[in-house]
Amino acid sequence: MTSDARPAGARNPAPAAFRKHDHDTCVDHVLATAEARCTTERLRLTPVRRKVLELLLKEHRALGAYAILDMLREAGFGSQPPVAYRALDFLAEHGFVHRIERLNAFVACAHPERAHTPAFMICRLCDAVAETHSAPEKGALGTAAREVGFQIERTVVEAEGICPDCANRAAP
Amino acid sequence: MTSDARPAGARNPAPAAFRKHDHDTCVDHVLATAEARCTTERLRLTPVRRKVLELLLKEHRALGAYAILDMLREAGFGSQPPVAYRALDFLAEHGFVHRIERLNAFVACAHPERAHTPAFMICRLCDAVAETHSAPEKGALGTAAREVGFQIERTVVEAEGICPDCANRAAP
DNA sequence: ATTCTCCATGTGATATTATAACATTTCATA
DNA sequence: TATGAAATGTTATAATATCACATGGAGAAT
Repeated sequence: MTSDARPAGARNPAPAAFRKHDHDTCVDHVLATAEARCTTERLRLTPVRRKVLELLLKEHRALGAYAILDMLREAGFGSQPPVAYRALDFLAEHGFVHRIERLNAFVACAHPERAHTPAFMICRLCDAVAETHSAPEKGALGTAAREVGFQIERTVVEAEGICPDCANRAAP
Repeated sequence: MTSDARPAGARNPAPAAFRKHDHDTCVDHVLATAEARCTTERLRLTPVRRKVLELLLKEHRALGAYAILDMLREAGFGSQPPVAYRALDFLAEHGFVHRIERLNAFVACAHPERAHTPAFMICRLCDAVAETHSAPEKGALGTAAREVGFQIERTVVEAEGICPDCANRAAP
């Protein structure tokens, strides 16, 4: 059975972002940045890939691969898992989207202009995901890694908790 | 088809820990600590649960749920996925094991005596996992969370890279 | 000691997430 | 416009995880 085009494990359909913002402008800005970077770096932002990025930007929340796949099917693209996974692999490899390990899902990158070490805040009530950045190599983890001689290549930093909207909803 | 009792995605069977240590003592110590805590806190460390903890301690590396399930079957326990998942849920809930999101796998906790915010170093060559601790709420993530009003309940901190053993193997 | 209740376990079925393998098409560029 | 590399489409299957319901066993209440 196929999924119903909702984020993996979502309990609340509201695409809550933590702060109000002009979302259309935000989407356009990131898409334009991505296109510019693809041109500069000779990357092929093909129709499927662009569509996936656009979907993730418009939804503005984490989507599972199968939710994305459903949307691709509706948009007339191939409907088998590799179609979605390959597009997601490309986008993640180049930093246009991030994988949220905790949710087995993907979000559009909020800061595609420059390289960064992303960190995420995930609301366990509504599954909203906000991106920020971190510098784990500067903290206790970095110290431990240097002590034992572990070479960090990539870090996963995900905080799970209650987003401001849900907190207000519970105790207004 | 069932798995072959090896960690999810393992590329190297060696249960490499990052530092030499007396492993038998280490296993006994942690098991004893776990038993003591279960008595104190009125938790039931039943045979399956104890066996899973013991397996994870003895292997001293991350194991997928199905690898654990295979071992449980061989030990005469039930052989359906919920048997393993339920034991793992119990052990993780009480901090005796940790889930490694990046690997969809589990490791025994190295420091069961006190509450802590674990962080992991995962070797992408041999899948060895070392546990350390972190204080993500003190860094950039914590600052960002306070700024937007996000209440952190739990953090996932996992560093992927090259462990000292594999680094030495590559460039001795 | 008996009954009751809760929790844990066992099992079959199924959902969800992800990859392998291979044929076909598209695209940059020689 | 030929050609090789990359991207796409499709079938099949692997790996991870949960649901639902029946059974069993330990400890509490009587």
